[in-house]
Amino acid sequence: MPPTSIPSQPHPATKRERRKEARPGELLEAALDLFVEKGFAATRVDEVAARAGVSKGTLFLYFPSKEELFKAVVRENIAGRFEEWNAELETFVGTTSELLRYCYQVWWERIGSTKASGITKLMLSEAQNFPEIAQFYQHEVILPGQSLVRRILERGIARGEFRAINLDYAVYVVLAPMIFLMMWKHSVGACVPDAQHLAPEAYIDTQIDNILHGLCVRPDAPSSSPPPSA
Amino acid sequence: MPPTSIPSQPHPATKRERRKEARPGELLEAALDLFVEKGFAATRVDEVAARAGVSKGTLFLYFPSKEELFKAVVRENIAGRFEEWNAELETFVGTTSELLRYCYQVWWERIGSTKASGITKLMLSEAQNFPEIAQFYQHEVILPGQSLVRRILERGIARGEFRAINLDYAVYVVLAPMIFLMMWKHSVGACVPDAQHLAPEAYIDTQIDNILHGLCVRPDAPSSSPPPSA
Amino acid sequence: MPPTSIPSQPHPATKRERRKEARPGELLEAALDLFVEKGFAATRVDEVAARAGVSKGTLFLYFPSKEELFKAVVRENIAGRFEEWNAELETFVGTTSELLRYCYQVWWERIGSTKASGITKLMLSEAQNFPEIAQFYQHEVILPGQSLVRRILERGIARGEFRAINLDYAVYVVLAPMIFLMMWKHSVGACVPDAQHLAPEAYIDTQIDNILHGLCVRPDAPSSSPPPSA
Amino acid sequence: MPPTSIPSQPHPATKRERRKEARPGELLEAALDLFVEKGFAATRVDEVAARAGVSKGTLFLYFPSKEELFKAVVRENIAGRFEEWNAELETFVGTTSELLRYCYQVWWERIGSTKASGITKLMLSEAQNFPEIAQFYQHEVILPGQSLVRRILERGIARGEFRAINLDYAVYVVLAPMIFLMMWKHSVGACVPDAQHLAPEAYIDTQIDNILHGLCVRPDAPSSSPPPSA
DNA sequence: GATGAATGAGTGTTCATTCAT
DNA sequence: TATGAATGAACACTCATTCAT
Repeated sequence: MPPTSIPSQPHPATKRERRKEARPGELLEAALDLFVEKGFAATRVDEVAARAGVSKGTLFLYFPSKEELFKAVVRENIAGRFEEWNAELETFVGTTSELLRYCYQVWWERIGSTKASGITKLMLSEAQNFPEIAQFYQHEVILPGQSLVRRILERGIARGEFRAINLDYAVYVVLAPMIFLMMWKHSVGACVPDAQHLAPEAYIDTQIDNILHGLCVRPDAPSSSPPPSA
Repeated sequence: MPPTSIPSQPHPATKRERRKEARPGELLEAALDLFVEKGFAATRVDEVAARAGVSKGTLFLYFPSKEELFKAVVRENIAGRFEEWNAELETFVGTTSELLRYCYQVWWERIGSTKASGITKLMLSEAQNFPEIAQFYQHEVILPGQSLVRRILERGIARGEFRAINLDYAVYVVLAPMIFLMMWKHSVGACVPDAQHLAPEAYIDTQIDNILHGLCVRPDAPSSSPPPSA
Repeated sequence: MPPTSIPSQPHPATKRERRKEARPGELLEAALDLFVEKGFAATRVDEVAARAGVSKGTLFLYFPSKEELFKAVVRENIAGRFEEWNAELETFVGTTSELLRYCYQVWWERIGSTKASGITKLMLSEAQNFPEIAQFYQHEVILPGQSLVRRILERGIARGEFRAINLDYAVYVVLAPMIFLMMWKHSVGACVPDAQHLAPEAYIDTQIDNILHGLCVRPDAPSSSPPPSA
Repeated sequence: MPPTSIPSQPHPATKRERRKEARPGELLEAALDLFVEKGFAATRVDEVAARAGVSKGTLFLYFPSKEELFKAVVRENIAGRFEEWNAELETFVGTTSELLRYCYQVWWERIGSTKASGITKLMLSEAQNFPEIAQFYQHEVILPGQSLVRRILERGIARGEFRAINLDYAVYVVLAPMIFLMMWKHSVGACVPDAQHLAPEAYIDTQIDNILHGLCVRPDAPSSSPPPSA
């Protein structure tokens, strides 16, 4: 074991100190669960505190209000993964179809299947009541996400793989199915027991296949872009 | 009395009686607006009553509780148009691509662009807190909707127009973009001012084009369904 | 009985209506008692409501916050009696000494001995925590009061009854003993049981005598104003 | 060691020990400031601790509760200077008018103009909520103060300088203006910016002049004590 | 001794719901 | 039937006090 690889812990931290450092994280996690499950208004701060194993007073030691707790939850869980993804995108070798499939898969692994997906549900559900934070979300998540997708599509078009389409709307072709899936998972999908539960992997496969190839057997003529040939 | 000035009133009724009969409807309309705009919790019953032009007490004359009001709002606004639509579907003459396009357009006119679209937003946002009514929604809207879409796809496949795909998931290819649009309109789209506002018609056009034809220029081989020929 | 002397009560008021109209007054009275007795912070709104015979919620129907209740209490109880007093002052016939005695007596009857005196105690005790309302008090009570006293002193000087002294400070000669009395009554005087209770009438008599004549047997030479004659 | 640079420290003590010994005093000083400024309820113990440069926990090491801290503040700051003053009184040479003037001046220097004046404001404001300590104040300050004033007045009467008046009330003639001044300074005077600020020296001069000589030009007949002559 | 993280009882305020009129 | 005054349970938030370190 290399001697320096583990960051020396100057103060090994007493039990109390360790707890203190862990508190905000524990609270944010508890809050994420409950906000996603019940919405902002129906979540009681006592409940968040209890789930984090502390008293109500302690919660307010770390977050000055329920609203700030909410904001912190959103901020915490959308930490810019975009830089990393953009890098992956630049270095990807292969067809753009493969790249898009890869992105869907990676997204599902890192976001869609994790609690982070609940944030999107939360955001869309509560945006009206938190315009300030909706704007934050727009800048930190939506725009970077659209931008990333747009570059993928541009790559496909540039390489002659994809049709030349209006990218302002095409990004939603890629994003809408994922966003829908997150909403669905955390709403109807989570509370209607007899709903034949959507298997996410199959859902994603079907979506990506169709995004790439469409429903038509012989898709010779997308209505809005007439066939190039004579 | 001018002969045409008064819209024919089947039961002429006094103003008071007319109002009385109209009360629940006015309340439901006011409640729909407010629930969609602010969500269940953030909507005050006083506000609903005020917007309907009655007192708070009167509201409780017609609806025993805020929850029941909510349920009534959802029930009232998801009234099955499916019978009518199913009929249209049966009698449609033309390609299934055309049918699908037609459905999107009709849906946008009758649902997507109307207040009814708010109901879907409401439902997805609040489902967890109203499992009973989420189930109702599932039975009254989701399943009939899926069924309708499924029959369209079956028609397309049967006629050799569409690829043979797993219909359990393919229905979401058609539905997800519409549902996403409704969510979007009533959340981020309604409160982030500088968001380049999604033009719904262009959005829908792009989606339907891609549903039908996909992104790929030469979509000879959808990955999951190998080409049938030898 | 003259037919018109009693203002016709158009709506004789149901029991409920009568209560409604009486509510703010009952609440203000209860609040005055408790604020004077315990101070602003130590007074619980439930207690105010209970003493007024209503629930806590009802209190907030009439006053939007505890602070506004406090402000209303102060405003309510210092309603401008100054106009009336100023009028009395103008028409008074007699020496200014008599006028001053009369004022003290009237003040004691109408303010000093009533609950209104508690307001002054309240104001002086809480001024720091309510600068806004302290300013209001300054304008509505202190300045008019000083002005009234000043005119009395001017009258005395003009008629040759009083020494010519700096009125900016002389007003406090007249006011301080009354203000002190109100403070005393509502603090030490109200809670130290064995304090030989200050008899207000005797206190006032002593003060006014001394204000007029001073302690000295032969007050020939107030230090700051040398005797005028040779 | 330079002979004069270090203030003689009876027990030289280390810095820590000195601080330790000084703690309660620093806390009491901080508490005095804050209690006077904001009243008992509006003063936060954290703030007191912070101003004293210690943690909240440390405060509770020295004072078992906020109430006890309050009591200690009052007790500490009303330490009887009466013995010293009584001595001065006994040995004073001069007229009693001069003595009274001297007392006012000394009082202003030692009490009125210092933070100690805040204690009186505090006491009068909070007496009702602290009857126990109000009683203490009565015994330690009020009664000795009255007694001291009474002896001055007795001296004046005995020497034929002052009118023979009921001393039980006459003491207030002397005390009320000073007590008023302390209240005023720490309430309205401290928070109403545009109040023409009472200059204490002029105020005191005016009061003492009037206490001694009264307002009347020819004060031949104080109403309650008929002229001695025939 | 000193700290400051943790507590939880207590408070002001809200709002769905009731009911006398 | 309609009202709106009244309610009180419920909630977010505060802050004096405790106690492990």
